[in-house]
Amino acid sequence: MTEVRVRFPPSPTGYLHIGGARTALLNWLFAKKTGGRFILRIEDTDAERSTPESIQGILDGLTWLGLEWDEGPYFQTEFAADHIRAAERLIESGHAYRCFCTKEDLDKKKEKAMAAKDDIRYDGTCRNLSPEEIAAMQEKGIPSVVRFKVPQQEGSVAYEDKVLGRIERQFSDIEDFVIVRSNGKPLYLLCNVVDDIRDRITHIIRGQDHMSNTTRQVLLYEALTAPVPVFAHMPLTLDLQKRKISKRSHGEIVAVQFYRDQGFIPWALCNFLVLLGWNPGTDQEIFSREELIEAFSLERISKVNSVFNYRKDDPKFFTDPKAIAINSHYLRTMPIAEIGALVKEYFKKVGLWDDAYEGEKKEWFLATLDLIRDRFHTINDFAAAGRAYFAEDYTVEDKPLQKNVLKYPDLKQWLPMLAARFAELPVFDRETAEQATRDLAAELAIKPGILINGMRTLLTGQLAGPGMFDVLSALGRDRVVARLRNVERYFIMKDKQ
RNA sequence: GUCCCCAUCGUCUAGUCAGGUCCAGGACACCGGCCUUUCACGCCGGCAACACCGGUUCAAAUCCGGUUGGGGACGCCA
Repeated sequence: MTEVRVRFPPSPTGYLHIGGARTALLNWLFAKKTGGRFILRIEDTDAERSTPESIQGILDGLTWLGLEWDEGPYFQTEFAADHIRAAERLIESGHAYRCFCTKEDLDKKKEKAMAAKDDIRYDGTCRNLSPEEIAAMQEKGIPSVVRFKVPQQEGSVAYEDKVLGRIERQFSDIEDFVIVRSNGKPLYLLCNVVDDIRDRITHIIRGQDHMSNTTRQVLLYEALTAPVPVFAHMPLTLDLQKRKISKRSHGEIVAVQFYRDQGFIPWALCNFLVLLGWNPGTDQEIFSREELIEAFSLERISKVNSVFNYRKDDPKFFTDPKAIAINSHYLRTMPIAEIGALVKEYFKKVGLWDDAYEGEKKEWFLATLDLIRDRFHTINDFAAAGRAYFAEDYTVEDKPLQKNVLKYPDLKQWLPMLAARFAELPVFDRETAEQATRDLAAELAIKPGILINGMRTLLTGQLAGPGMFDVLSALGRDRVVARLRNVERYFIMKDKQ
């Protein structure tokens, strides 16, 4: 059996978007599953729109996702000679011809056909020019494109799609498509096939938006006497309005980089993406890499387009809720050391990192992450909602401040009293702190909840959080005492307003 | 307009090929309850779908035909 070879061929005209990432992921999975090779090829023949930044963005995106490639990146422009040679071969073998029609003429004809609700395809004007006519035109310096000569007889092209089944298209429904521009540069349809033949690609897994390309490309494979690879067209990802998601109309929300910036766990994003149009046939939805590779098969790719459930300006969900749910799941179930590594990377970026977190404070650091992670959805939350554990410049949110602190002016005295008791404790831990808190509440004849919730607000800035006495021991006596003594400033701030 | 693809809860989907075990299962979201000093986690429960019409059959989400709806492509872009 020949080795499976698949490829991901992005055009570097923007960032890597989640549709592209999903395509890459499925190809990567198939390669892993079959012991094949995953090839990265940058299709940069569109010189005007290709940029180095975009190439780097794609490489970074794939690397971040953990979709390592086995070969490449190859650059399509480096194989221009192959593409031109192939075009010449097709002309020589009678599978293609030069067309001297001008763009203007063609446009005019198309407009007319549109108006008349007629067929808008190329009418074949140059299909049967004699060698003499061609020579004469070329001598006069009239520019020409190269068109593929689609068989004119009755019949059809067909192939067996791994997900869609047999796909067939009549020759008469395909126009003589252009394969080389008038400036001599070959087009995608041809380059792509030539590259796939050279790279010995065995399976082409791509979106259904390529289906009409596929029938034309099958014709190209046959004309170039190359074996036709296996095709698998995956469903598209649409937005709530059922439109194809694109960077142009949806912006950053479809960029892999966005999820990285938001604090997603790379594999969690992959896990979410693979479920858009694929499922294992069981109830399992969370997969380790190994499990997913094991479970994956082309046959279980769905035929139905899926909707990326993202509501713009939804205050509660910044992206598809299921994506967030999957990310949260990983966040609270992954080994804490792995979370620690991700938090480290992020903390370094936002200036919250302390080398002691890998030295004498390592145990504390990981235990604290473990304590607070249940409520979080992304890695970034550790520096936002979880900021009070790692820095002094955390903000106290207004809602809990109103509800738990300002509502009880006596806390101005009570909390410093509590701080004093904490300071005098021989040992400061969960048990002794709780005892001290409850004792004070009893003496003051108030509900412990008033002290507890007031403390929570002041110490963490948050309305919600882990058990209060776990928080106290995580924060440590010094910070607790100092912050509690500072309660007055919040009342002063309030008075000023 | 032409060609191609598709059609199950709000969303992701199982079930369709081999019709009965499906008055349709799971997940997310939502709602309620338990737990909790708070919030979350967790657990328990609830809401919620076979696009429509015909046909085949003892029996159809499943097979066939049509209708409707949605998507994609129709570039000297990739």
